[in-house]
Amino acid sequence: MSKKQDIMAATLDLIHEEGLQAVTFSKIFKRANVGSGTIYNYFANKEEIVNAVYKEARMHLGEYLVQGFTPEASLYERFKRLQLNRLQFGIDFPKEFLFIDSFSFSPYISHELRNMDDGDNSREVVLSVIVEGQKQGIFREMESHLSHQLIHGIISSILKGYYVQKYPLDEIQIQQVLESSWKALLV
Amino acid sequence: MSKKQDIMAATLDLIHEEGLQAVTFSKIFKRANVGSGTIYNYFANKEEIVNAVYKEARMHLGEYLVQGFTPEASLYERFKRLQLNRLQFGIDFPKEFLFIDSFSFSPYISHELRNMDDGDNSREVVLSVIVEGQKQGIFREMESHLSHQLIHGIISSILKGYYVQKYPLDEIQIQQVLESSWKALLV
Amino acid sequence: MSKKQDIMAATLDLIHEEGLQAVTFSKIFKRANVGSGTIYNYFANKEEIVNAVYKEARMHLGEYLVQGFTPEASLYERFKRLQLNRLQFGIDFPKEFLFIDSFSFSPYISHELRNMDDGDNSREVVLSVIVEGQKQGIFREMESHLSHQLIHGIISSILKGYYVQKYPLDEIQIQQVLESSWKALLV
Amino acid sequence: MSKKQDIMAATLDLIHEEGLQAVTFSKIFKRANVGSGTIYNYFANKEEIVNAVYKEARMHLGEYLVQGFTPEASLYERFKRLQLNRLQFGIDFPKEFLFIDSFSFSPYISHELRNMDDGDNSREVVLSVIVEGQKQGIFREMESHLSHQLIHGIISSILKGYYVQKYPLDEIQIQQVLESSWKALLV
DNA sequence: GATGAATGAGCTTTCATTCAT
DNA sequence: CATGAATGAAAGCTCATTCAT
Repeated sequence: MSKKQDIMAATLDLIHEEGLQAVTFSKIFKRANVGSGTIYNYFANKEEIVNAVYKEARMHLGEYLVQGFTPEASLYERFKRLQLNRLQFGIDFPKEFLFIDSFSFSPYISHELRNMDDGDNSREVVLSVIVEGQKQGIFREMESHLSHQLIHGIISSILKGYYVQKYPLDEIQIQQVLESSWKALLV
Repeated sequence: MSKKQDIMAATLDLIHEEGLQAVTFSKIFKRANVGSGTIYNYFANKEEIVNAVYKEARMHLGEYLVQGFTPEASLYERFKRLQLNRLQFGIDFPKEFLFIDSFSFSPYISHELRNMDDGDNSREVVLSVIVEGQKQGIFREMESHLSHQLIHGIISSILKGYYVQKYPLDEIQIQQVLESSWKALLV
Repeated sequence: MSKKQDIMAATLDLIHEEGLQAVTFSKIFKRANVGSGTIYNYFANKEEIVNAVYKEARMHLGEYLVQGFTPEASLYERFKRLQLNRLQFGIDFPKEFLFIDSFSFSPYISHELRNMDDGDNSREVVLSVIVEGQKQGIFREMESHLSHQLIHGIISSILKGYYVQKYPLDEIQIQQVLESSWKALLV
Repeated sequence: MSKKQDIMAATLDLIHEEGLQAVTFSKIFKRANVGSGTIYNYFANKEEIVNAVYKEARMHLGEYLVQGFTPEASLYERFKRLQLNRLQFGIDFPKEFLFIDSFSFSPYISHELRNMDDGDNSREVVLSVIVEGQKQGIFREMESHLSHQLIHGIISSILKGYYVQKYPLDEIQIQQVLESSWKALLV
């Protein structure tokens, strides 16, 4: 792994463990096993590192969200695939997920970055499924961003409860969550 | 207002505007209009201030959640009251709400504080409504904490989208959100 | 005891326990059980307190040194009386003694205060004994201040060893020390 | 000279000039011509600097004390050599000497450090000379630490008087002092 | 006189950043 | 490229001093 990758990985780890406000350069380069000067070969300052980590995490999430998504599948199948992918990403990559979640509404992340297109155009995919469901009279008529935010919020919230071990997230709970989020949109 | 209140209010404002990592003592006592030493008459260090602000916000939320809640009302009425109160709190007190939301899963907040009882026993009230609905066969059988987290997450997420002006939150959207969160729990 | 006495006693205690550099006003008025403002009714600043404590200790020592001194006694008796008094003062008032010893050569004590006349003119008494002994051919001819410093130093040093419990100071050791200091001056 | 040495030298100078309680980091790094952060590359806090300076001074003294000491010389010669070395050290290195003297009985210096072995085993050398003299019936029977403290105290005290210019310390006075300290131990 | 909350100058300490190696 | 000793601006914090009560 390159030094740059080492630095970014160390940064993500530290943010996860101690929170951004506690992450110092000193901690980063100790954890990453690089000299203090080395960081400046790759990043001009701390904000740049955090933004780069954020960008990478968003790319990763974007790719993950549309995995196994087939436009030919039924609306229900496509909806559940998207929700499952998001949930599975959170289960498999808790550090990335929490980091994205916390910083998406933080003043620390630049505006452009917050509104970046995911690696794949996953947001559009989700929105189009919602709009299609509404057109078919299956989903209630609502501002599509409201619907999007709603089902996204269910997944986020469930994951956070899982992270602090309020409950397990096995196959059965996962199906319940997916089903609930589907129901939440129905007319 | 007492100096202590001034300090806590200034801290909450600054966290909201710039994020915790950007809040310095210098900014706090300038904003609060107190001498630098004054802070140490009330708080031993920055962490103590933040914890105190968190505690106060949680108390405020706790009281707010059970406002107008009448055990005699129908399950539907009681459910909607609780969800509406949470949503309304977020609309009326965005700084408090966002602060609680961000820090509830942050390493910065001590474990005991995270699990503190709200001023009122609001959490138990919500859980009991969920359990009652399940007993009556209205709500799907699920781990009650999962259900709780789910409907809580819907409100949080909707509020965050509202804060960044993805959509308005007028009477009509509010009713849609409440309805969706009710649907999400149905069998 | 008056507030002023309380403050001075607390200061001496604290200097003895922690050293001057660790003594703060806060510690002084907590120990003395007075309000922080009260100190300023008696002393303009910390240096004044320390100087006052020093002065008082020197007065105390001065009185003690000439106790039981009778000009009619033999040279040997008078010499031993003076040396014994100094030693006994150190044994009975370790805090005062150590404080005087440390600060007599410290930049903290003002020059006039260092050279103050003791309450009684004890220094002159000691010097006159030395000069008399030299005139009688009993003591070696030496600069009298050198002799004075020499026998004073023996007592100081012995006391410091005693304070850190290198050895006991009972009647037998005391007599040995007095005898040694007498011998040190002989021709 | 290394930065570390610069810092320690500046600290010793400042303690000598103004006393420990007046020594601030700001003064140290101005005097030592280093950046404020540099100090923390070598010492965790001020106490560590002072302890390091103390240790170094003690090592220096320890080496100095046994210079030119030859076990084959007569008891008298050996005794005078040790006393002369101590006196000469004080004359040549007044800052080191005074610092050691003040702090050897101060609460600021850690217990282990106070009882450290000097660079050379100078303390044992002095004690063995004392014990040998007592065995030969030349020195009076006394607790050896008492004797040690006594002759050590003579030198210290004489030096302090010299530092404040009570008297000169030329060859003649030096011989008188050495002779006196020898006499002080005789039967 | 006595008090102690409030103050801010000045201290200690941290940490992002530089630069010679 | 990689390093880490050195830096100093800015942060956290202490504490002598003031002043309204």
